Order: sequence, then C-alpha cells, then structure tokens
Amino acid sequence: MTVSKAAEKSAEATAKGAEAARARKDAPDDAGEALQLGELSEQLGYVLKRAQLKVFENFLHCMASLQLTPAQFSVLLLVEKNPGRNQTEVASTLGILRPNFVAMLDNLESRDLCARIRSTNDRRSHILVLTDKGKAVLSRAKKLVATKHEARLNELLGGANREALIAMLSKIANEF
Amino acid sequence: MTVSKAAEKSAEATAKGAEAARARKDAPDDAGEALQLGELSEQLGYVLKRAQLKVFENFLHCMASLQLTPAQFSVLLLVEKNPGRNQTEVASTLGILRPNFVAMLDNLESRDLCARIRSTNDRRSHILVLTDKGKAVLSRAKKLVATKHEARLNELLGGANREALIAMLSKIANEF
DNA sequence: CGATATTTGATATGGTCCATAACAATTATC
DNA sequence: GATAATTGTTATGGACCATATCAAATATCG
Repeated sequence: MTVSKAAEKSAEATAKGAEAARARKDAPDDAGEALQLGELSEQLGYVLKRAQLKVFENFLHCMASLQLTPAQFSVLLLVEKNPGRNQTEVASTLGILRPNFVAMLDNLESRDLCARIRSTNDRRSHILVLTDKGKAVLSRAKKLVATKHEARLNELLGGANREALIAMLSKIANEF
Repeated sequence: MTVSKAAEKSAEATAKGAEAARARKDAPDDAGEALQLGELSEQLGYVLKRAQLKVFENFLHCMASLQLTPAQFSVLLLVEKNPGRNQTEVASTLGILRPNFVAMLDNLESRDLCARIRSTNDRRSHILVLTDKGKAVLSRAKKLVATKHEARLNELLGGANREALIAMLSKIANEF
C-alpha cells in the first residue's frame, strides 16, 4: 500500500463506522450485506478448520442411523485392523490421551461394539476386540461412509482431486 | 450381549489376542510395533482433522511472540477488512455464536487491539474497529504468518499444490 | 530374592470451546 | 403506543482436551 493511499484509508477509517454504515445504507438493496472475507479465504488454517467442521457434520448426518461419531468410527476401524492391542496403544495412535479414552471405551463397550479383555501375558492391560455386533455395525458404517460420505466428496472434486487432497492432507498431518 | 455369546467372544478373543501378541514378539526387531492405520489413512475426516491440528499447532508456535490464536487472528483480519460492523455481523461470518464472542472481544479489547464503539444509528449495537496497536499487531502477525507459517506449506507442497489445496478446502467448506 | 521404578487402566479435576436459554436496553412493526 | 424483534450480555451445561494422581501389575536392578 502506498503512503497516500494509507493516508486516505486512515482518514476514512477515523471517520469510520458512521460513514461505512451510511455507504451501506445507500446501497440499492440493503438486506444481506455479507462481509468481505479478504485474506481470510486464503488462510490455510481458516479454510482447513471450516472444511473439517463441514466434513464432520456430514459424517454425523450419514451415521445418524448407527450413532457413530468420527472418533468412535476411527476406534472401531483401528481395533478391527489391529486386534489384540491394549488401550494405551490404540489411544496413542489415534492421538487420544489414555484418561479420555476410558469413557470412550465405556461407551462402545456398553453398546456391545467392542470388549476389553484382561491380557493373560500382562494382567495390567486390557486387550481390545470388536464384538460380533461391533463388526457388523462397522461393516454397515463403512458402506454408509463409502456410499453417502466419500461419494459426496467424489462428485464434488472428482476422483483424482480427491486422492490428491487426501495425499496433501496426510503430508501436512505427518510432516508439518 | 447374551451370556453364551459373551463366553464365546471371550474365549475367541483371548486366543486371538495372545496369538497376535506372540506374532508380534516373534518379529525381528520388537521395539516400536506401530499399529496399522489401514483404511483410516484414506478417511477424509480423519486426515482432515489431524492436518488441522498440526496447522493450528504450527500457527500458535509462529504467533507465540504476539500471543494470537487462529480465532483471534481471524477476528482482527475481518475487522480490519470490514470496519464499522457490529458484533453480531462479525461473529456470524466467522461462525462464532454471539454469546461466545463476548469474552473473545473482552480479551482483544483488554489488550487494546480492538475497540467497541456505541453506534449512533442503533444504540444497541457496538461497532468494531481496530486500534492503532491492533493494526500494528495485525501487520506484524500477517508478516509472521506469511514468512513462517504459509511459507512452510509452500516448501512442503509447492506453490501450485498449495493453491489447489486451498481451493479444494474452500469448495468443501462452502459446498459440502 | 527383594526394594524400587515403571507401566496400565482408571478417577478426579480444570480448562477451553461450543450451544442454548434468558435478560435489559433499544429499535422495529403494527 | 402496545407488541415484537434485535443487540449485547450473562449464566449455564455439554463435549473435548490436558494434567496429576492412584492401585494393581510388571519390570528393573542391586
């Protein structure tokens, strides 16, 4: 920004709200008046967070019939892929702190989706396994995610872009 | 779960768990034993959330000297770009609920970064403006973000990919 | 072996963010 | 001019995240 422009801006700004308000009121149709996002729409963190909220919202909507949150779905997926691991291992790979993982497992276990089993090798640890119901629910959940959730992303971005997006996000998650 | 089913599960699971544990112990180098992420690494929500956490973490680190959170930065940016708007307008464009916006503004105002001004048109509303200090801090914040934060993304993805990523995330945020 | 340290699941607790209800002051509507 | 709607605010509760701490079990080391 040039100096003169800055001066103009400053003067305009000191006269500030009143003038801006009048200018808006003089506009043809004075209903919506959306704010200018400006540089915000280029900020990685801003757009990333808003996209994440939208995706989670859609995920919850798709999973309404199964009552699974994204976090719960990730636990079921991980336990299915890695049976016989204990709470500490599963929690830490998901970035969940052990204390906070307890209530989460209490919930899944109370719904008979997974089970804690005392390890015979190390009687301190609880080994995690999916129940039959847990496997069935997870199977249905996967189908719902594929057909309703990820399919939505495909029709929005296209398959190639979808893969590129996942790859870039993974890179950020792992190397940033 | 029925009693009989529980008993079956318990037996099957203990066997599977022990088997898996032995299998891992027989592995060549038995140190880390990272879990298999499996389909999780392809889940949009999962990778999106983890990327967002990493980006926010890096943002806070870059902003340590200015003590600005991503949300605070977004408020300053929006108020700078749209002077003379009231709390409701600014909060709603950022997806912040008015009640929660109050404490946020209290904080920024107590640090003399922005100011609430009673509107003369509508004495209910408070018009938001950046203070001189607020403008100066925001200016420094922008430089920090550009040189330390977004630059990091550029060297990780490359400029073209960075723009493509922002564009796709924006599309998701707006059209998903 | 036995004393000490570490690990595991769990509880308690506090902080932050998000969401809703309700309120006084002000303005809009009829 | 009575009623409804809006603005900023407070109070409050829930969800999520982080730390300290504990008992039980195991590992470590003298």
